[in-house]
Amino acid sequence: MAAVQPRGRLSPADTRPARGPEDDEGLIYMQCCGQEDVELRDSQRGASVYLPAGSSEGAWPSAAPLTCAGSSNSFRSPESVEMDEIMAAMVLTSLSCSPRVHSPPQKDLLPASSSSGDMECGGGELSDSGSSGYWSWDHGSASPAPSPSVTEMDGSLGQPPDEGLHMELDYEARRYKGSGKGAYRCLWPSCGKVLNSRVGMKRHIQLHHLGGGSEHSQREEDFYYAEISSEEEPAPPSPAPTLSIGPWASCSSPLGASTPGTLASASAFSTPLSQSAPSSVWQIHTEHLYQACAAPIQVTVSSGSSTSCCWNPPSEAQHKPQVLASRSRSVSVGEQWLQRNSAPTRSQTISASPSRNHCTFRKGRGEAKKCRKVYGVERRDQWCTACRWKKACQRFPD
DNA sequence: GATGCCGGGAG
DNA sequence: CTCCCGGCATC
Repeated sequence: MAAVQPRGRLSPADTRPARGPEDDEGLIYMQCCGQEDVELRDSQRGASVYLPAGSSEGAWPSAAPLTCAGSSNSFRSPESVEMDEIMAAMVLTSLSCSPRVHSPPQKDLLPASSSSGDMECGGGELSDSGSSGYWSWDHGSASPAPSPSVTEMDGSLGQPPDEGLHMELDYEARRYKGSGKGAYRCLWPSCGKVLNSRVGMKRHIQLHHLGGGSEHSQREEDFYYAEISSEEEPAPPSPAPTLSIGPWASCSSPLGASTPGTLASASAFSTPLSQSAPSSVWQIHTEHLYQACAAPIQVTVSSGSSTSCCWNPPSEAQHKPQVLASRSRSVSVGEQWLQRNSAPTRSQTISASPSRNHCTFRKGRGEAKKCRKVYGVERRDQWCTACRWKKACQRFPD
């Protein structure tokens, strides 16, 4: 299992240094161009049909690929210039088609928000996009998370404009797979870079997506890439719901979800996440056993039916009594995970305090006798630890 | 009022 | 991390 430790609470200190609004734009620009240039030359030296421009690295600052192509034109053959133009057009098209592609630069360029700390890429950026749930998990923050995934590109899926990107990603993935090495794919939106070393991938994420700051924990980087196993198919274009998408899709939706396509895209990008995310869930399960006895079971079973109430906006929740009735720990755990990993989101899109308003349910008192009842207050030392700490009873779970 | 436990603080 | 408790929801 990947050593993904999803529990790190992201405090404001983890926030990437807010970049200045405009002046820094130039900076990113240039960095990107330089890099782009290198990539271009590399790839053109090696393979003749590699589709480089703006797909792996360049897709994020919106105009970077175009400019890059232009800036280095003088050194290229007419074919490559033409190729660049084609690619530039494709990238432009894809940029205009996929709202979230704009998110990273947006996030980077935004000054630190006063409302919620403007932290995690996951939540923040995706909320910013204003079109869909963050992921994440991101993820937003969460999250973050989680986090944005490459499926969005693979899939925006099925749309012609993204085909080029898709092909390139697959090509890269296949290239690494073919070489018999493990491959790691960057899940950052519109990146999708594939590297064959974990370290390299982490470095890539840190440098290019996390702002290069050393203050980011390794855990955080772990969230932005996924290992491409040898039998793994390249992310399928059709966002068919999988067993594992339940909590991710459902929890992510609320954060931005008001458009019809939201659920689809949420499940779309949750697919690759599910490669790493479930392990996180299990870890939560083991580490917070006393809080999450039922969590993993429900997590893995929920296949799209309304099992989770987490993402239902309050107004919607009242129309789903059965959901409320079945509220359970698993929801809280997923929520906790989200809050810790991706959560601090921009709250404009939803209510002022998402954690409190739409996700926090107090479990009704169960029938099970708890330690307090069984042993009484006078024998408190015989209570389970959780009861002693005024947490959910571990010994007599509901 | 008693109980269960979330959220958060202290160390 | 462990340990504890304020405060809230529920009974």
